[in-house]
Amino acid sequence: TTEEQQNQQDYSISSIYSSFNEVYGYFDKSLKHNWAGPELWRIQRLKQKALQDAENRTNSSSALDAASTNDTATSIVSVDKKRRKEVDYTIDFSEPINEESLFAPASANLQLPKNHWRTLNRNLLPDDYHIDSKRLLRLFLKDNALINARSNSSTTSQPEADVDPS
Amino acid sequence: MSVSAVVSASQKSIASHRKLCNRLFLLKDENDFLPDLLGCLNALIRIKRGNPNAERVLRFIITFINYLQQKIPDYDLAQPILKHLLKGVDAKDKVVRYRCCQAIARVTNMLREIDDELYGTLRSKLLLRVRDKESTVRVEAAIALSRLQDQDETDENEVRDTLLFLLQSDPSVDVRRAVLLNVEVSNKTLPFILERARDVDPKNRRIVYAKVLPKIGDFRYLNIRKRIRILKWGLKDRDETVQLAAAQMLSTSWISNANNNLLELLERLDVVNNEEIAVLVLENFFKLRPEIFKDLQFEESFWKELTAESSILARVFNSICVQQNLTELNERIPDLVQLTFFLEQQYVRMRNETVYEEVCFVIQQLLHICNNMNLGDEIGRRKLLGCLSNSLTTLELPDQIVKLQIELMVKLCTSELDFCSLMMEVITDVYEQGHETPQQEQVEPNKSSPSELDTDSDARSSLSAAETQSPDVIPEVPAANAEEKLATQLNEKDIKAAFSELHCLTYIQFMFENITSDFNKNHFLPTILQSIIIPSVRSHDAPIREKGLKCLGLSCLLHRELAKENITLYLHCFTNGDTSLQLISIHVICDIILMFGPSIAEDHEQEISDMYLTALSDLENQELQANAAEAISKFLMIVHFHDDLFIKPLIIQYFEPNTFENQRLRQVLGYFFPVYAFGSYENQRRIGNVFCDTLLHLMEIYDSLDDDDRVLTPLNIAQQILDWIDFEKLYMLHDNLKLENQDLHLHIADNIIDALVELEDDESKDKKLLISLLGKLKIPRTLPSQSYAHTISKLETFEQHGILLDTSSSNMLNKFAEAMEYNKQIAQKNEEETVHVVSDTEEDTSMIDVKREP
DNA sequence: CTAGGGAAGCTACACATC
DNA sequence: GATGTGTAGCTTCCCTAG
Repeated sequence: TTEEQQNQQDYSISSIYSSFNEVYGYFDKSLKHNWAGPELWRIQRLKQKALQDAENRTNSSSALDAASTNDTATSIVSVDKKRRKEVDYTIDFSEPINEESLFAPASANLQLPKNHWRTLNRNLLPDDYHIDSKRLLRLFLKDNALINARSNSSTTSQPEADVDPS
Repeated sequence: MSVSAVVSASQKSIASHRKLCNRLFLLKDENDFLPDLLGCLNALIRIKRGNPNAERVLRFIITFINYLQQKIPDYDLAQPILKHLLKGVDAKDKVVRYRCCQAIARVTNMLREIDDELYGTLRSKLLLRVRDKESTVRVEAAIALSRLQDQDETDENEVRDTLLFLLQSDPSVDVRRAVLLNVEVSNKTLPFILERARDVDPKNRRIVYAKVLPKIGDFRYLNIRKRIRILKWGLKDRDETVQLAAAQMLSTSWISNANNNLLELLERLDVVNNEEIAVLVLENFFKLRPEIFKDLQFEESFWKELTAESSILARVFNSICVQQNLTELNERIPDLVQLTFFLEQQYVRMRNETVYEEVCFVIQQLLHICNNMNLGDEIGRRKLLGCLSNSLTTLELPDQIVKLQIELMVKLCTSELDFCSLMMEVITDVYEQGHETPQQEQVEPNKSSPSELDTDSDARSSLSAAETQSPDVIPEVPAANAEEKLATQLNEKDIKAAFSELHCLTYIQFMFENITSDFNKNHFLPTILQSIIIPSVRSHDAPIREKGLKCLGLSCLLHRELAKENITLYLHCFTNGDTSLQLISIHVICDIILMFGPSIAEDHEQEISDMYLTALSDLENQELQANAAEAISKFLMIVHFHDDLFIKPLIIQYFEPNTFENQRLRQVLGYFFPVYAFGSYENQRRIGNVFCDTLLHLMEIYDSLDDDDRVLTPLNIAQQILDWIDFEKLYMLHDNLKLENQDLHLHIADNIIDALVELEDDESKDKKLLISLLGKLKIPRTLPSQSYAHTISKLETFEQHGILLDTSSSNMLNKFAEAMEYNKQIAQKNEEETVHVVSDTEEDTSMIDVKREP
């Protein structure tokens, strides 16, 4: 049986990666606020900033370019902002206002239509089962044993699951 | 200065308001004073939301009304203004409605008296306005309506009930928040308020802890169940700010209502029945009040008079010390020898039945502490080990304690073999206690005491025993209330034996959970298997059989051959057993495959996958379904057992409205899918392969639904799945792998076009949806030109089919075709250039946006 | 000095209007 | 049913309060 175990392919996701904990730590973190099932799922858009950073890192040769364009960009933006900030909020109280039109009754229905009042579970979250990587990497029968997803370089003849020392 | 000039001046700053109040006061007796002021209001109520000047003017007017009331109590300005504003609450312009409601809310606050007629109009108009189609209007109307609350706690109170309705049902978080902050707290409203601690919006949840609950004052107005629930929700919330708010409420308001005494606070939380929450409470409390943590002292007398509260306090103190490496503070906890002594005292105390539950709780806390202690001291270790094994032999302990004790014993023993030998002794003793009979010869052969067995028997022999457990010898499943049957049918002696067997099996279960030895190298294991586990699997008593099957499963995890042999047994249990047996089968087979890899299942692949698929789609049995989903998730994540078979049904169950109530299933899968998909590009492709097929299936389900169940639209579902197979979201440790799966969405486009051809003319909704998806796909510009060409040729053959489309759909289709054509040309150009230039990094990661391309 | 709240800008979607 | 309008929800940026 030892030989068979040795020959067992390592199917674990982590075989692609060097660090197992890092991967699942990442998923635990990134899925922390998206746990309540498909109805309440929000698709997370990749942040434009992160994408740009990544691009800058890959194009290290054009780092200088990027820096200078960034500088000019920010200054332009700030000037723009200042200009736009001068929005005039002044209210004119001198002119009389025609009450007819001001209080003109609505032609259409002003009430929110009935089907909009239908809620999903009274706008409450479901019970939280706190699913995380530990939960899915655990054996059903041995809740203190994490499935030991080793990299395929391992030469030990131990089974895939191992009692977690913690 | 005219009225309008004064009001106009008030918009610039709040600082001037006092002076302007005086100015306006001087004008109060002029003929046109009121009309002028109302004219100003008219100007004000046209100003849209978010204008800071408007906020200042309104504030000024309120200040002035207040000022006037102080100076001349008889001068009633509030009511005329109110009357005027009421003209605008039904206006066509939503800004007018919004401002009027806002102003009404503020003015109503100032009202000293109001004539009945005006009140009636106000009330009925607001009751309508809180159902306005604009959420901004509803917010202000709700605030205004909350000013009309009275102390009336009768069953029928329209104002209160309307507010509570909004609190639960308004689709806008802001409206719910406004009500939450303004509804009067009373016996009638409290349950509705507490419920908001689980509002979908984290801010609303936080407000419950930070703003509303402190209003109640003493937490003892809540019964214990409510206290626990609110703490559990708050302290376990996914949002840190909510957790913090709950912890702050606990460590400021609640503790002061318990005389600033932690133990008193714990007494009010029924810790014996709420251990998990009590631990959380203490951990969070100490996080915010570290000074109290540092000052904790445990005198000699403390340990001699342990209570539920004091023991859990010590346990959490200890665990925090260990977690944070506070070795010095941890010295306040006695050493192992002393702890053993205190533990023994508790075992003695246990005989007093009136305190049994509390003592059990105290023992658990002591065991937790021992488990955290440095076990280096040889004398202490031996003493504790003796104490633990002795109590296991002589006492009937609850399962949680047994579990903790056995876990501790593993750590205390120098080797796993020592541990097994010790457990063997304990189990033998317990077994014999249950099978003592005046005439020993009456003991059935297969129930012989383990001590009499040949302890040298190896795994082979137990295996042969297991082999005899072919499905046909498994007794048929008895009626559900097996325990009752058991009690009536068996005589007292048998009952005693049965209970001791259960007792032993419990020990074996926890023992096996904690060992990893190779079955053949630890001679205790085959002995236990053959003498206790296997007979119990054959038992006619359901509880014994179940426990036996669990223990057999645990044995399988230690022995590959044994596992392989017994897969059929568990398959049989699934087909013929009740839910609890089915669950055991789901668990055991899953663990076996995870442990030894899919190859172990090669003789029964079909039956095993059938079993999991049957369980997964069993809408009548939520627990089974959830466990199957969890097991399959583990298969796909860890060992890739039949991914292509399971992935589609798994997606369908995830989105299927009928599993909405099965939150465990949904949350397991909600975690699983992103991890699976983003975990590797091969997984993403697997999902991609079934995308269209699955989506069409889900669209069919959607069409068959009642309106009430149509929460998730096909578009929404499609977007979620497409998100899983977004190559940019692949988790990559190395950036150079970022190039994987860039063409995945293009393949999806191909599949979508293929699917379009298959659709009938009467499925125009579906066609429309699929085409709209084409525009949402993430297709890079940098793919080889043949890829685009392939898609284009598919589009062309589709057009040849001459399928009827509405204009918007065909527009979208054209746009998509143009974009692909454009991409193809660019790619071709680049490919020609690449012959000369080696690389062009500039456009490597740029995406096309179908809408913007020419 | 940092985090949290608020405003601005953007996008996707729903609704209304013709 | 095509079209424009409006709103919700998101990100990003900025300010301010602790």
